[in-house]
Amino acid sequence: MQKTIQKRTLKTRARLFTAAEAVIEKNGYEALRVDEVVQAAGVAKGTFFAHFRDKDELMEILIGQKLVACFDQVEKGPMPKTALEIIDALEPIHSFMTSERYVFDLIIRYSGATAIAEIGPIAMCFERYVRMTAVWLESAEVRGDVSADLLAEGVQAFALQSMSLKYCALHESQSFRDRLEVYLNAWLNPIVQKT
Amino acid sequence: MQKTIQKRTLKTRARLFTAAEAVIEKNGYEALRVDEVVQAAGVAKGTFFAHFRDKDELMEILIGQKLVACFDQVEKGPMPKTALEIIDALEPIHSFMTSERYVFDLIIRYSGATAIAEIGPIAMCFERYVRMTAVWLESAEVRGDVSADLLAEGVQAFALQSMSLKYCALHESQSFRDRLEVYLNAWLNPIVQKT
DNA sequence: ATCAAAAAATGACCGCGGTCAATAAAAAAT
DNA sequence: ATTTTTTATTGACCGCGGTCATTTTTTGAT
Repeated sequence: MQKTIQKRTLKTRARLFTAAEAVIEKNGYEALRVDEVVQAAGVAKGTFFAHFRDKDELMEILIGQKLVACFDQVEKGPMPKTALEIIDALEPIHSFMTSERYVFDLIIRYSGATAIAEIGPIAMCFERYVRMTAVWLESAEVRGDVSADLLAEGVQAFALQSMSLKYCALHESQSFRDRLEVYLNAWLNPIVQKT
Repeated sequence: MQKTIQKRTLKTRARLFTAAEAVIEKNGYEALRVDEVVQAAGVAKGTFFAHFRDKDELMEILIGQKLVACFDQVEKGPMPKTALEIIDALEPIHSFMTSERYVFDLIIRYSGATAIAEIGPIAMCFERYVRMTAVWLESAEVRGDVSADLLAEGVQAFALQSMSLKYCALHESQSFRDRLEVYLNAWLNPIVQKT
């Protein structure tokens, strides 16, 4: 069973990516139309779907790339030690995730791997989010009664909750940052009187 | 500015609902097609969109109805006192929310009110989730350093996180219930040594 | 009862994502 | 160099959600 990939294929694929990025640059993610991309790339519509399962797959790749860049940037910075520092450290990631409603929805939808075989780029970022945060929490000034991994998953849960509420008119009085700060203080530094 | 609603309107609307429910009963939510509904209801396609902004609006209403029924059932039961009892009490709600991938995605997408003016049925359920849980937590055996409202929002965040992971192949080893139990124990009953 | 105005229903039509049998181009076999 | 086989590309076509000018029905005024 051979499967030689022609170099023509790579060229076509590259042109599709370039075209898609240009289209997004102009009008954002939501407004992207497959027809516009293939026209800009100078290929037929069918070719698009020979390279990507569906429009979402292209989107997942492109958004995943940007997300990875955000993570790289965040990991270059210094290790945060407190809840507030963690929030600030994660800011570039959260900022991109909520840059467009369409982007946020797509990220949520693809945050889980459908099959173990194929973990998509966004699902990988969600894994990375927890791993990275867990490392921070390992040596941060936080509660020690539960594992850093568990704490990290909680941080993710609260960050997602805060981002969701950002799109909710009922809660727009409080800013994303303030809300997440309240959550994380309560999650990472509970003050409990022993009974 | 008058706007008399004819009783014909209500009849048509009712027929659309009945037809939609029948269609869903047969093949589930995801497979519903507007064409199938209007045919079953014996009306033209345009009529559908005179009654509902789009297909999602109908779905939101139907799924919202079911959700409300779940809440009513849950509120009939006894007040849970512990993390575990809370998980069990909420089970009917979580169960319906994850009954179909399509249903879960739609619920997430409409969990926030787009505009304050029109709070959709699902957004109302999300409010109700927190209100109800907060009342429970008011008199439950849980930490007292933060408000019951905040604790309730956390419960919601962790429940959503657990549900999301249910659809993630990378985390399917742990069951929804076990995962949520770990989260809620850490959230509601932290054990911290005073420094 | 008659007629004008408001409300509701209609269905041909459009946009856009996605398919697939036919065709072209490249690689391998001769 | 020629044929065969594999791989890529094409574009007409389809499904389905959603629109809108036109028609039908209802209502309220005379």
